Amino acid sequence: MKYSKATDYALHTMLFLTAATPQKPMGVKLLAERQNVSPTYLSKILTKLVKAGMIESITGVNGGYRLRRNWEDISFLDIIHAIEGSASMFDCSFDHGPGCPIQKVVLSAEEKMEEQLRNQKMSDLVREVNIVI
Amino acid sequence: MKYSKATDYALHTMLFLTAATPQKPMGVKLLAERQNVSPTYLSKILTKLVKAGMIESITGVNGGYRLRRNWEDISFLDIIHAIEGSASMFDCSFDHGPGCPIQKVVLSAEEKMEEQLRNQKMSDLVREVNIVI
DNA sequence: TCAAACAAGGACTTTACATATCTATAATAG
DNA sequence: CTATTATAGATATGTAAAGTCCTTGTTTGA
Repeated sequence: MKYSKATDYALHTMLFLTAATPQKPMGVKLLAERQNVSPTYLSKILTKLVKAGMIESITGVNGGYRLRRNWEDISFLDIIHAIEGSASMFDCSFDHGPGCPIQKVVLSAEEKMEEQLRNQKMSDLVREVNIVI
Repeated sequence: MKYSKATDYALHTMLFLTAATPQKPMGVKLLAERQNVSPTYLSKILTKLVKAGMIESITGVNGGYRLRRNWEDISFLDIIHAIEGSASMFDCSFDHGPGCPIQKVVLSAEEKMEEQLRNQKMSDLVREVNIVI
């Protein structure tokens, strides 16, 4: 039960982009070097963030990735859902009447976690912490 | 990011054992049939619960698995940890100074979830719900 | 106008782990 | 002694994550 490395990369990339907040887009090559991951793999991950509307990509020379206007509202949950999907962590594979009681318990716990992740914006983190990247 | 099927089986087996609370142990064959899983595989899972001290096994004819004395205190978190391990869901694989701010956020969210799972005892669930197994 | 710099995406390989299965061993009741 | 039961090692299978390679298309600036 672990978040994937892709989620790790996505969160860190968003941290970099948010901490930088430049008009000039950052290329995937630079972002990949910082995280010690291959550029092609990272680009696949970032494309998911683009499709989720969190960042935008600029093709061509001096292109790269850049935050969109709504960047201050992006939460941890947004990023995690964009990469991991938003399905529940638990599926009862057994059939006992109307609704599995175990499922209900796990779901309520999951919601507590999501609530925390929804309330934590990446921009707050950048403000709070004296980021050492 | 999903709990494994093994966790599903473990939780349901504990539900069955708790709902039954018999002196007579239940064999793995019966427990496996109810969940439509192979007995040998389920036995490997249940051995983990034995080693975690949640249930005990009785070898030989009329043997099987049975709750231990502390059964009323067993929480969802106990069971999940016995199967999944208790490592964090997130490991920052990047090195930025003392402590990753992302890690901290995810950990705090994880703790909220664990708090819920720790407070929910399997025995409470059996009492609350009119179990239809 | 052309070459270099960039992202997107399809196809593929590799790796890792979950999910089993098979078989042998050991214990116990009757 | 035999049937029944758990334990455990070895091995197979399946599946998803992680990563690579190559092609295509777009844009800038020389």
